[in-house]
Amino acid sequence: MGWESRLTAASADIDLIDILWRQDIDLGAGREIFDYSHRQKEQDVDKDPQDGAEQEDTWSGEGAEALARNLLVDGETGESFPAQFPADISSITEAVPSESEPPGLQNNLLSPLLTGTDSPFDLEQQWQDLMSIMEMQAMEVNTSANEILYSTPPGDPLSTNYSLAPNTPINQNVSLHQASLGGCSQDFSLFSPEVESLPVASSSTLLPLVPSNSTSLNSTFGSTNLAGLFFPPQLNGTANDTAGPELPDPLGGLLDEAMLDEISLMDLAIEEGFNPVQASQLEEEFDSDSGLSLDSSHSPSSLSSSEGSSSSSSSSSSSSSSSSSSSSSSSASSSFSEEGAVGYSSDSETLDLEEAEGAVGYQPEYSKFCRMSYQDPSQLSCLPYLEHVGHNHTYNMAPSALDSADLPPPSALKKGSKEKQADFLDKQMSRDEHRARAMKIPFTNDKIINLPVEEFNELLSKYQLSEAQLSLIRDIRRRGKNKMAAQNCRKRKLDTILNLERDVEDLQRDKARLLREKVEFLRSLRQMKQKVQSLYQEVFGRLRDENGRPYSPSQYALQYAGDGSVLLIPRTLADQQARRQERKPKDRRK
DNA sequence: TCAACTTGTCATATC
DNA sequence: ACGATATGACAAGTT
Repeated sequence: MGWESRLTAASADIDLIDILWRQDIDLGAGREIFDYSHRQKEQDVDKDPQDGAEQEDTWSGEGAEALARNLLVDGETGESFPAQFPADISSITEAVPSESEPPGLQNNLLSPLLTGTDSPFDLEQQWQDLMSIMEMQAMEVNTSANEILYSTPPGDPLSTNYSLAPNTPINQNVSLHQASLGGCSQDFSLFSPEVESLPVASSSTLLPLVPSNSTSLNSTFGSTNLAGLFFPPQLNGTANDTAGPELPDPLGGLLDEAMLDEISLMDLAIEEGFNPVQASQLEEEFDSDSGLSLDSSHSPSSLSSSEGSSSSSSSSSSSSSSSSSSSSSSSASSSFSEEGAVGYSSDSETLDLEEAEGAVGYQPEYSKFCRMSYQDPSQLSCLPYLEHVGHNHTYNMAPSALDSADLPPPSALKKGSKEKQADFLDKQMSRDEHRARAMKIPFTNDKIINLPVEEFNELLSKYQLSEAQLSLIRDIRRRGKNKMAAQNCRKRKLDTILNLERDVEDLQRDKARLLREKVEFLRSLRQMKQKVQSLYQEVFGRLRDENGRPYSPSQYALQYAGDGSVLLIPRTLADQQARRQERKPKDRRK
């Protein structure tokens, strides 16, 4: 019947799932984009044609290499995760389906039987969502699983146990009206504890019913037909003739084993696949925030605030990124370590454990930033040992002088060294600084850039400046501010990327957790289905026709009525209903 | 030599 | 309207 088509649909579904998995994997890739190359040597070359000066800054960010290493480590961590994912995925997709229930066991069909009988079965409804995803997968895998489970070596009791024992005559003439639950129906509760606790030995007297055809199971069970669970619609005549030992017990054992194997497989796959995730679960405890919210929003605000406050002080402490800028201010010395001094406070606050451990590619940014600040002579204060230069209003030269002085031993200084220093200072200066000096601007670029508007205008009013000078000053201010803005903007962008990356990891972690939960649900579901199966067999096996003979499972099936009662109906009718009910969910899916 | 990366700058948009 | 800031795009320099 729909066996093949359903199988096809199942494989299509599995393909779809695999594709989705791969997409997730892809999300984790591309980490290398965060692997910024780190320069050991920082240079600031000014090739302004006007000045022709060229400066080289040999100062390198402290620990830049170490930071770079950390970044790589972090990057590797990120890469390893997705890299391991694919293998796990395949194993998961394989394991999960095999773990799932037999094809015929559709959850929605269990309900009628279970309704009002056993509260634990109410969970069925909650599982449906989860199960729906795996349904198709389960069908396919279960087919094979059932083949394994039910196809037993010749002579094996299981192979023939779904039919009545050969010595059990089948009354073909039993009508639905004649059929009844008999005496047992009076005091027999499908799910009464007594029944559940029935000793296995007692089941030997019951009909050993095991489906040999998984497809039929699927279709029949879908119709709230109990028999469909365990009886194929069309029973093999020969099979009917063969005697079968009691099924429930051996079958249950097989199911349990298979189930546990599948589950353990899946668990293993999950654990392996999400190993990095689990490793970071400790971090998860600290990271209550899902990280879904990008912190970029707060960063700009902090930037503006810091800039605004900083500017109040006369020169330097202007914090803007450079805060450090305050080469002229004594207080600026601390700015290097204080990232907050930077206009863009990045998200040091949001850095989680991994970043706190210094494994994040974020820190290189700090060094880079310092370097950037250093490139701007006005921001030399990021170097604590240059702090004393702060009040030197010829700051353009001071840092370089200091820096150059550090290079050779003081005793080695000769007459020519001063010239060399001057050259070096020139090289240290930015283009705008050279221009400012060429135009004889009477104040520092730092002030030009970092003073608030009011103070800036006040400063301009104190001097008699030509149009060219004023224009240059305005350009310097504009460029200086924009430079810092660009630096902050880039940091923000990087933060956003890192946050997104973290979000992806969080989502992958959630995904792994949900998969684990699903495995647990499937495990419980299978156990319950086993119970239902054994109960069905018990009930059916106790039924007797008017002649006191048991009913043939090939001819009759139990079916639940809407009111919770159980009816014995001809199998043909049960199959029809099963088919009818099977179409409904399919249509719904479309 | 070339590609990738960094940084400063400009133009423009947004606040 | 103006100034400050944000950001995309580009160019030049660096690795």
